[in-house]
Amino acid sequence: MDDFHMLLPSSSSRVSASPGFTLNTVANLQTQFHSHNVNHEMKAADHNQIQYSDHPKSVYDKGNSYNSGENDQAKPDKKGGKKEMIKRQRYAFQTRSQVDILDDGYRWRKYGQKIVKNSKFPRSYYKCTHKGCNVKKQIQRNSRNEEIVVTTYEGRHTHPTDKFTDSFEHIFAQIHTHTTAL
DNA sequence: CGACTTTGACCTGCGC
DNA sequence: GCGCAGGTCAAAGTCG
Repeated sequence: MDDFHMLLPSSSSRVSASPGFTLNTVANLQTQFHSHNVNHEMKAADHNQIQYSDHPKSVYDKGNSYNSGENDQAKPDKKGGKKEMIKRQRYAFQTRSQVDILDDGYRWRKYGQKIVKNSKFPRSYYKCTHKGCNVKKQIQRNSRNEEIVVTTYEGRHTHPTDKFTDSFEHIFAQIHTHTTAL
């Protein structure tokens, strides 16, 4: 485990989790996910790094105007020039894992896959299948380091996990499992 | 048969 | 205006 980065949305700092990756870091991340009170936007730049942007208009807002109305949190007002967008809650982190999809306790339905420029791996798009929950996530493998998977969550779950009460310990368990196997 | 995945088409924003 | 890139839709296929 020598190249694991975890990015916490509560500040602009990037936490490098290796080799000093601790359970404290995981607890920190869990806190962020469970509290759902962070409004920073995150941008995966160069499909290798993830940065934060405090600008309300970021690359992540581009596609929202095409939504079919179910996810209107950040949808710009088509008719009326309401340019101020509500900041969406985004959480992204990189994991070093051989599996693309971490089992975070929620059920996801894949709704798209795209080849991304300058990346040899496709980006997959998932929605939470829980009724009324509009959380999405994107999963993409790092083209420069195939062992790294970048997962970006968008929105907040309106329901508890289906399987786990402490989903991120489970994630960590998977990360640990796969990284130690390297 | 319902839930999920696949994949081509479509839409939008942006840069030139 | 045009083309590109990213994001989403939705029909068809697959699976349990």
